[in-house]
Amino acid sequence: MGLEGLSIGALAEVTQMSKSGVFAHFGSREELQIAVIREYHARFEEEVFFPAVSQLRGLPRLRALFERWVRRVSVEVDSGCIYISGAVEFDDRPGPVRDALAAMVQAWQAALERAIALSIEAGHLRPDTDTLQMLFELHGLILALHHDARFLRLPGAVDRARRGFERVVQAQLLCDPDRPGATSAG
Amino acid sequence: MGLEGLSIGALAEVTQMSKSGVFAHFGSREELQIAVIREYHARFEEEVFFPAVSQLRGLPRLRALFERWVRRVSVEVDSGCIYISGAVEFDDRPGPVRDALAAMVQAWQAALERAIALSIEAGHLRPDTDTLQMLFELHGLILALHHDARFLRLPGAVDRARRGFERVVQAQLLCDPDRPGATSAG
DNA sequence: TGCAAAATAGCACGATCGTTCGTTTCATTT
DNA sequence: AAATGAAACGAACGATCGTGCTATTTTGCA
Repeated sequence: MGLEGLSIGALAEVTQMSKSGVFAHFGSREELQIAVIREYHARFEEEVFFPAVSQLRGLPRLRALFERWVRRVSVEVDSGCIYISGAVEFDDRPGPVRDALAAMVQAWQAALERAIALSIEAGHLRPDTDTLQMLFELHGLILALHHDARFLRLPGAVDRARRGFERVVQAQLLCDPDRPGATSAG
Repeated sequence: MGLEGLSIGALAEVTQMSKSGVFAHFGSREELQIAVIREYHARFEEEVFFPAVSQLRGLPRLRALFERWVRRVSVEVDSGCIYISGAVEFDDRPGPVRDALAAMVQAWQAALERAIALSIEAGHLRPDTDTLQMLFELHGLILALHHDARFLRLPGAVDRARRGFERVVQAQLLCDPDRPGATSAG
């Protein structure tokens, strides 16, 4: 389950602690949820963002970001991406939890947007590429992957996401540093 | 909220009935949830599917399906699409509710798949078009729209979804019956 | 070793949940 | 007029939830 399924009682059982002991650690359920969001954000950074920024800026880095994002979401077939489940749970419930979640999601989207912009600056993507449009479509691929893999349990969703990425990028490709010498415009 | 946020007590308040009166109508909470799913399915068919199948088979029909889908999801900025929220809520919770929800989602996806296949048969899309891949990408656009419009409250998400559709279709276009005479291959 | 402080436990409260049970209302039918 | 059946009600149940209190234990430091 997502953030709403997380209860202090269940957490106390899992950690072999008393309910009030767990409660005292966070002060409230909302703060527990926010702590979980922060922890998830830290792991997401460590597993997806940081390893990818070691790649060359431009298309290689963007590709690494997406590939690690795909792996993270597909690995979470039995753990749940709280960026995605949280967005659904809190899209009509204002408050500090929603704010914290939205801040994390927006930070991640901003990082992706920067990676796309750098791909343009590096000459890998066409200068007239609509950065936010590309971000929107890549995000959609991840959400569809999450849906098909986790809810419908369809095999092959990971490959579909990867092929979608190549299609989105291909349309804006100037030169692909992974296939040196190749150039296209259209 | 989604299906999980629906409570018999709240429904009783809204309908000015007693809790047990509402309960007796459905027999259990799960059956209430399933009834809601069925009702949503019926309205979805009426507002999205049926009006679109009156369009010419092929690209016009596919375009109408997507356009009405977009409008439905974006209109639901304050009502919630239970196909999307339910997928997140029940992706790790087996049972009859999940089964009913999955059946409806799969029926809708099958209808879309048929519309894409008819677009190929009609000669509007390239014969080597990967039907399921296109379905996957169109679904992603809707999910991204739902996310950006509902959770992040970003304006312009509707236009992004529409432009994404045109991009996805354009790549597989043979001839566009909405712009007669135009032909492209690539 | 002793002491202050932090961490944890124990217990209870009020609220809400789905559900059950017995009763009442009321229209239809005999 | 009496009987029947469905529909709705009211009250209560057991469970779970977050939360607030007050002990008790554990820990770290002088």
